[in-house]
Amino acid sequence: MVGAEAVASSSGWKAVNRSAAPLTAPRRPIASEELSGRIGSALRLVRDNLVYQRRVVHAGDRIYQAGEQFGNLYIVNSGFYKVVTLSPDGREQVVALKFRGDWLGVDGIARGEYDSDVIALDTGEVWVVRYDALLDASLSERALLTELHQAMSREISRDRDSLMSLCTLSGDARVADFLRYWAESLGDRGMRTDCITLRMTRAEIGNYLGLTLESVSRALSRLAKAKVIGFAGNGRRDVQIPDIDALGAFVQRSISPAGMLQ
Amino acid sequence: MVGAEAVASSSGWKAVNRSAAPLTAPRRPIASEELSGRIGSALRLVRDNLVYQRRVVHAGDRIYQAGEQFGNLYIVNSGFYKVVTLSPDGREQVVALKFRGDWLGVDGIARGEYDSDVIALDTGEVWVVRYDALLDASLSERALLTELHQAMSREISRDRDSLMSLCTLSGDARVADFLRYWAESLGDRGMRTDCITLRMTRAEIGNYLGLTLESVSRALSRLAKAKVIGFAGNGRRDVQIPDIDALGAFVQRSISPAGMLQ
DNA sequence: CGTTTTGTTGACCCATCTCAAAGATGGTGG
DNA sequence: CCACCATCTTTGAGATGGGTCAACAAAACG
Repeated sequence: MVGAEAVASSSGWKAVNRSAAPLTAPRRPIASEELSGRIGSALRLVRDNLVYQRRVVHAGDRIYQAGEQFGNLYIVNSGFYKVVTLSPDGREQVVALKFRGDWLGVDGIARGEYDSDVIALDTGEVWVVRYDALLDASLSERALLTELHQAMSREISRDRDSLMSLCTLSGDARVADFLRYWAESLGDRGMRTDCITLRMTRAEIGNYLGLTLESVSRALSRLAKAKVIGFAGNGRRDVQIPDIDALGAFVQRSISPAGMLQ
Repeated sequence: MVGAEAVASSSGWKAVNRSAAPLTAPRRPIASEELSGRIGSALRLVRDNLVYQRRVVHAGDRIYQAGEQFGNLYIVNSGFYKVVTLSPDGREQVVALKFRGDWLGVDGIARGEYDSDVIALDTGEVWVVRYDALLDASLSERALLTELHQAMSREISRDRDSLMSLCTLSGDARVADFLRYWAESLGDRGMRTDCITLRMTRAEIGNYLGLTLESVSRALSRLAKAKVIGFAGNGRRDVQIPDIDALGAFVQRSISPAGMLQ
């Protein structure tokens, strides 16, 4: 338990496992919390094999920024994050959503600078790891390398799924599929799925799904009318999903020719 | 030059650098051809550090298939390839196009089986590498690992660009941007960009861009009418691109409010 | 509280899809 | 070499999903 609860340094940074020189030789860190059960192996592997920093963030905080020099990878311990890219001509695009166990920053590996912004959607904590240190450590612990590769591979597959949604589904179905995926992911990581809180505005969701905010709003209304989702009393940002499969069924229905009715 | 031009084994496989036991210990291969200039470092690194097989493929051949057990990565030496995913309910989606220097198969790392099909669009050659062998070799030659990571990182960034096109551009602009990207990529790898051959049907292009084949056809007609592209005499699959920047300008014009005219 | 941001809903319009017909293209076998 | 066929491409006309504009309701915020 030595040095587990480290001193908080400036601006929301907590150094874990550092004594004098932070972020140098890979010494075994000792983190104490509840990392039990079958939580993302990424977190466990990093905790057990790497020097890392814990950084607490709040809604709106930027984890990194497009153009910034690459050097760190981040593992999400808690909180929700959006990944946003900006085209040269000013188009802004939400390209991914991240939460517990996800890696952030791999887009920076290719060119040596990040090419997206990552912004916290609520309060949370990310673990900061130096890419170099990760590579070094992976020499002695191959599982670490495997984990990174799997994470990147998963991200590629996920992006392709998004592409398929965009290309093949109607607006309503995209919203339904979005909720389905979101709930499913939460479930995979041991969180509640029957009542989820959308951390984004309709505009942000629409941006992510290639729809206008009005279309998102209408889609949600229709899903509610079809009893596929429900709205909790509190605002319209909490969505009740009594049955995830019903969302999938809705998507299917909207694909097959005779869908829509009932 | 020993064993460089290896015996062709059954069904289009050429083993490079194998003598008795193929694909085992990483022995130094000796490949003789023209790998010069600033061609994809992937090819050079693999050639110099790994045991690999060369596989010649023809239009329509499948490199690997969704569901197949993962084990190999592939580096494209020549030819063009489409990556296709199939959803459980039967939707088919072209999610990427690949050519010289690109890696194939990284989508298989996450789950231990590939989750896409890769299909050759014409005659070409891919180099087959065992993922395990690559990891082993990367212990002694870190550049190999760096190359793999950069390739995956690039793929993630590219997928995000596609997402942005899908979400923010009109149909015509998506087609223009597609041609622009295609030509630019060819240029990056030292190929001609002023007259490119589309290896896909309108239907395939449309599938990739989230458009119907009719919309693609109309978009191409309009681009030709606007003199942004031209059609070579030979069929309508050869597209002349006198000026790549003109394509970019077309995209810009279709974004800004007062676009379209002239 | 007022002020600002976010969400909902309606009416209208347009880009893209759908359906349909006809022209190219390319391959195959006689 | 040509006739034939399957596939691909182009183009038109009409239908429609989702965008746009606008008004208002509901939260969030200080």
